[in-house]
Amino acid sequence: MIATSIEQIPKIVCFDDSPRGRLLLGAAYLFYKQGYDKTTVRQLGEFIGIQSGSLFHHFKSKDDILATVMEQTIIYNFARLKEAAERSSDPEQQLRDLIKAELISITGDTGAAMAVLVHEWFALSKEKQEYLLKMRNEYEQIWLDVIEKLRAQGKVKHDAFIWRRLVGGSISWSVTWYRPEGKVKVDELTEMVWEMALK
Amino acid sequence: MIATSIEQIPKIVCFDDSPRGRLLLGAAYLFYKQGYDKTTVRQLGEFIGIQSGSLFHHFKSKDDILATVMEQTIIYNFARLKEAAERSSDPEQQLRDLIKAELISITGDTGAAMAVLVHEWFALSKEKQEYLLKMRNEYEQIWLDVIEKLRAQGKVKHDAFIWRRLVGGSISWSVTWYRPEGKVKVDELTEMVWEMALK
Amino acid sequence: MIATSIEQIPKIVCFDDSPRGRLLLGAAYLFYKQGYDKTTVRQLGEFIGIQSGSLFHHFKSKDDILATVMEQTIIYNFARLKEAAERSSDPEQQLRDLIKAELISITGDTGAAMAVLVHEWFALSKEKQEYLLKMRNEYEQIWLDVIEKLRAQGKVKHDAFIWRRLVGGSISWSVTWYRPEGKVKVDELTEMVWEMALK
Amino acid sequence: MIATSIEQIPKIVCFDDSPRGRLLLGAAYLFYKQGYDKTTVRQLGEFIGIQSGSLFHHFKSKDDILATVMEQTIIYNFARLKEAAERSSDPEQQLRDLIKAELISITGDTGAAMAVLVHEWFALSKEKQEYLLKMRNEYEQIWLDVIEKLRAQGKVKHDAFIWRRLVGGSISWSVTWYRPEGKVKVDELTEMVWEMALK
DNA sequence: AATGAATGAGCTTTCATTCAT
DNA sequence: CATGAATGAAAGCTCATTCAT
Repeated sequence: MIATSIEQIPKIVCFDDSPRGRLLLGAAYLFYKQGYDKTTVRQLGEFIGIQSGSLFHHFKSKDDILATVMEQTIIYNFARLKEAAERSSDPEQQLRDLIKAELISITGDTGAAMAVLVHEWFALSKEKQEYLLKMRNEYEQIWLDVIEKLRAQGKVKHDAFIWRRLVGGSISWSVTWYRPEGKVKVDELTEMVWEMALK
Repeated sequence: MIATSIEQIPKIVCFDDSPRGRLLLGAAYLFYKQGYDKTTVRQLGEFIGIQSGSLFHHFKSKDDILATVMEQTIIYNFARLKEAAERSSDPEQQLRDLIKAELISITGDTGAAMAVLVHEWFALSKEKQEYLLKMRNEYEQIWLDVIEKLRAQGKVKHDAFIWRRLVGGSISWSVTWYRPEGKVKVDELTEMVWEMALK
Repeated sequence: MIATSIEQIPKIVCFDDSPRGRLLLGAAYLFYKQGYDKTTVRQLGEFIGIQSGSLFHHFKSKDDILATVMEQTIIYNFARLKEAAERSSDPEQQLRDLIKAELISITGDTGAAMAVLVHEWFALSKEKQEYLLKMRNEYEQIWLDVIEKLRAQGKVKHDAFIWRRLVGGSISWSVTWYRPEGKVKVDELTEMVWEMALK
Repeated sequence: MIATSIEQIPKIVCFDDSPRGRLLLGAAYLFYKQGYDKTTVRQLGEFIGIQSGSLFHHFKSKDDILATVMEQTIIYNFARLKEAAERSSDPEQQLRDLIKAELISITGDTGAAMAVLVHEWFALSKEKQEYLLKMRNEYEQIWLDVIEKLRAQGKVKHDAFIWRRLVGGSISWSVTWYRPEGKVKVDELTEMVWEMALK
């Protein structure tokens, strides 16, 4: 582990500066660095500077904390994706904007939270999974709408769903290897993914 | 959960029919379905039909079981990849074979074990990670060798490492959505990935 | 549980309509329905419509609430028993009146509070037990005085203390089975107990 | 509290000498002396000389321990009551034997366990209550059969169910006051209850 | 090899109580 | 008087691991 207290870690834009927001920020960080199961509520309390018992004033259970981290992450990145889709009306440019937006979600400020969303999905209770899945579907719909336009123009030949999975895989996988401080910039990566997807 | 005993689940080719192999098979299945942390040694014992205490005659620790599942999976799929690479000397065809081999690893007979390899990597102790990482690197080297040949021919323009990550992401991500019993066959998927990667 | 707020439950005559009285009424109800240990101060606060922290402006501790419920119940039913004893000077009739008074305490308006007195006695701190035991003894003395008169007349043969225990057991036990809305009325039950005790 | 370890307390005939039986014996004692809620699993472990975690090898939950104490107590005392009922064919004598048997259950070797059965009934989960209630009904049936015979002979005038409740109350209540080492012997008490019930 | 009881540290969660506002 | 966030001790329970048999 690197940081030992919440002061030392970068803010995540999804979470505000309230006690509750700080709690979620700390949770996202620890779940990201150590995994959900390996992070104890005692550790989390210590990390953000309260007693472990006090966590349960803000959230009903540990599972509830995880779900809220994920929920806020989805909400925020849904808004970001939507905004990206509306920035242009040319589907090729829209696609480029979606790719970049999603890469930023994963490699940028919300990266830790997105990693948690990906890695800890199965740690979530079944009911919470179902609820978040609905939000996830709205998110995916933005992608599918753009892809269908590209297909109508003959620029995408394959099944939209599968095509999205392949491109999404490339992007999501970056969570496992991309380092923002490395030599490859997000714009370059965006270009690479865009070329692969469309050429 | 679906199966309640080891008789009901498909064999995985990595694991032989010895008591030890059955144990690994059961572990791979349960770790896949429930996650490593959520699977207790007692459950595992029950699943394969022995007392939980007896597991420790075969393996030093639960972590050791996970590491062995992963190790055998890597060894087996390394051999499969190597064989695929040697099937042709044309880099384009080699690439196609590698893609297909890796898709089979993930979606076919070793799918559950590969999913464990991907999802439970961080559940593994640091030392074991290091050890398996070396094997992983040998595996990756097969890919990189082929990509470098394609680059020499001008068919790949970008950095080999990053290019491999993007293609690998598309393939690995299929663990989250591909169903062998669905309508898309591995050969079609291979073709889609291959086109995306090379055109 | 049946009621979810204090408005829905029958008043108990021991407790007045002040905030404090309402608190005791709610406590008696919840302690009766759920038991003392299973009732949390948060539940109690919610039930009577204040924050749990505010309870401690009225009572020093949860134990103190229980003790006060019991104390007021004893005081009230002591007065009722005394009044019953003074209604006649014939010991046989006095006995009948005592039996009826005690049955009313247990099955009537103070039933819930009496049930708490019986069932949660051991939940009470030792010091409070001691204090209430003194009041209990005064209550018992009323019974013993009447019984001694009956013994002097030869109508009771056995040891007064034990005889009272047996009769008291019959009466107290009604807390476990008697339902006021059932077909047996208190007067009939009084008669049955009286006959058993004296014939 | 009096005893601090299981060696110092009297055996209860319901529970054998296995680890499991010792556990139940200790539980009965502590639940009796302190109440179920106030007895912690750690205390119980210490009392019988094992780690608190080890309790859960023998029983699924604390609730399960309580239920088992009660179940074995009911089974044992059911057998005792049955035997008592079969000792004579004269209903008056049968009644005397039932009274004595029940008094022995409550004041004798199984006294602590019977007290738990009475006092902690509501601490039990609803499902377990239901299950034990069925056994309780069989027990009560033995009483009702004898009472009906007495009614047929004109020796009991009132409703059998209520009559049993009154007599049962006298007997059960002895749990709150009777001390075997006191000057009143069970035979005397039996006679007193019998007279009260039948004369 | 296998058993199964026992360990003991550690887990999440509960909850009466406090106290600054 | 009331609030409600925070406390902190303690609760029931879990579980990988050990070991005498």
